Amino acid sequence: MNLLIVESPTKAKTISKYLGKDFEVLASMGHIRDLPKSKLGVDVDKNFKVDYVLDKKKSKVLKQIKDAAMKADKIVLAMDPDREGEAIAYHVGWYLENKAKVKKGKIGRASFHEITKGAVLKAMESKGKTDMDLVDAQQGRRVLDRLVGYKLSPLLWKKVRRGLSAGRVQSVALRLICEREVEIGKFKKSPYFRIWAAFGSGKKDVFLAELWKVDGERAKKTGKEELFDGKYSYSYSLFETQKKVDKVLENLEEEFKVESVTGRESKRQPVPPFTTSKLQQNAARKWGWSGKMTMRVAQDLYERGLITYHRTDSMSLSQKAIKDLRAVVLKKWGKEYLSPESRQFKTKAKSAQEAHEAIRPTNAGRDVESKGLNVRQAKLYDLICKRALACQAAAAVVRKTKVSLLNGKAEFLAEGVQMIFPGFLTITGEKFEDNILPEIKEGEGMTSESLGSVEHETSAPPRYSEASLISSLEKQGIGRPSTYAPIVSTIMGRQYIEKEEGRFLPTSLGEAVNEFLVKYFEDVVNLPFTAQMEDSLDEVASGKQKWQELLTDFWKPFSKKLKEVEGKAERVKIKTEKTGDKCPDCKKGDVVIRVGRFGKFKSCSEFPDCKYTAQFVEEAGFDCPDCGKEGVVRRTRRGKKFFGCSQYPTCKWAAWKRPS
DNA sequence: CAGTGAGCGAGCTTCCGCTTGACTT
Repeated sequence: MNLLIVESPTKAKTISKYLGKDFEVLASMGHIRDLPKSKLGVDVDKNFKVDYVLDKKKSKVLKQIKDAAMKADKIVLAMDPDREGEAIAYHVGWYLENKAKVKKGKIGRASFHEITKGAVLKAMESKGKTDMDLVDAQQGRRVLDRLVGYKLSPLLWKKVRRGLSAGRVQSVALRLICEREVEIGKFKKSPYFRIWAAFGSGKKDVFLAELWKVDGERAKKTGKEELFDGKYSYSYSLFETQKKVDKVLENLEEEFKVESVTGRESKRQPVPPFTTSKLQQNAARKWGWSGKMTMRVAQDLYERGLITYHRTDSMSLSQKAIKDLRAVVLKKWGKEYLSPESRQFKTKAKSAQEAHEAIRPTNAGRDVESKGLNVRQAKLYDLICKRALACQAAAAVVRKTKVSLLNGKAEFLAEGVQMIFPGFLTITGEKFEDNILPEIKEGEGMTSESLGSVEHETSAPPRYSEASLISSLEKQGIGRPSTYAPIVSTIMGRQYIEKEEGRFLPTSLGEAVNEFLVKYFEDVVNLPFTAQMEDSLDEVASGKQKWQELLTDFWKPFSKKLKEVEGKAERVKIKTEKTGDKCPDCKKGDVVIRVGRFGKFKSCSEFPDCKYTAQFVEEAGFDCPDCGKEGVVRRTRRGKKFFGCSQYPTCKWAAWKRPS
């Protein structure tokens, strides 16, 4: 009997089908051994000697593994071929040798990039050893995160408030949100104008042209905003004041001359199949799902064997998957809709680990109608399927027409787009709006029906949504697919940020923590820090540097700074917000809003002399169904909204949904 | 699901990344 160990039970189930009766396949359920939670667990004076402990929650799993290992002739560790996977393999190996008394020679390491029969059987033939350089890179990452988190957090307890936290990832996420808020605060709206000419009358032949060049001056881009999947929207303008607009309009005639008409066909290529972060972003944009919700539904689909692994940063597809997807496109939509050449996608992010494939259906041609999926599961599955199929479909072909019209010294431009061939858009069902220009000939004279300007205002950059925050972090290589959703929960749970209309803004506590960290630890709480760490970890993984050296380089200046700040930094004052009311208890102080462990609450500005406290409530615009008094919006400890009665605790009515 | 803030100073809080399951609405 042989034993094979992987991380996930679903993966175990799949593999056991391929390996047959000679193999028992078990799952470790992720990491089984880690630094202790209750103390640092790293001796910085003894070359970063680490003190690992077995995870108590995994004792049941470990016993199972131990029992199976005693009986097994051969044991294969088949965790993911990436940094974390290698570390899990190493720790499970350590456990087998030291706790289950398995002889080292019996343990081997195998890895496969895809879970197919062929790949699994092939991996069984060539058994390697754990790559200790890669394990060391993981240890370096782990210990660095521990040092940052377990040294900065206590400093916050001392200088800001007890129970707070800081870390390489969460503190950068908080910083992004805080800095965006500052940007928005500083932003001053400015007007700009666009000048348009309308041609044609009735419903037929109506089109608009925009002034984009006058007296040799060209319109400039005034704004750029990322929409999604790398698509941007731009705004252009020439005119900042009404005066300038009036002057231009004054000199314009109704008569135009068509200077040129140019047309060209352009192709629009489909986007790559989903990674975790892109899946979360799309579900958020389309249906307003949280990252947590998306992952939960994806997990259901994964466990039912309908999709590949849902925590991945890879955009690549196995050769077999590409073949299958193409076959389905061909069968369902025909040859014309198939991309002439198969497409493979490479992940650009430097931090990508590429242990898995992109998220795709395991069988694109499968009919899932009979699978008993609920509405959410069906929706997400459909989205994943369409995106994967579309990436092997033909490009959409669009014809773009540009008409340049002269009016004295002014040049107007009309742009038309027309779908020639929808290609992959047919599969994804994305809408495309044609804007077809009428037949226009060069040299032709045209009379405008109306000529005028429209006033616009520049807008401040938007607050981060969960999707845009994760997207920004991912671009900088901060966080991993398995942690994107928890990052948001962490900083929300700490009351560092709150959500308003689906977007994040910092609380006064979040601002205080961020200001403190940026003031004293700018070099840790910044975007390039993780990128530099990744570069060093690559050196460790390729055997060019020892992980302890990496940590020494970090620890020397960091520990010096810690001491310095511990001694000199003042305790941070957290800002309060006045409500405008006087304190009903002492009649002297003002009622202010503070941010506590459980969110906002009202108290007296004279605290600790006056102990007045009251609930901070959001009016919800309904009456309590039980007592008829005013209903309020409240939040659970974890920030989830619920509805309650303003008379609590006298009236205990509460519900998740707003009563109608 | 319903508490809070500071400081007395018992003992405690805290990181990131890999997993799922046991709890709710």
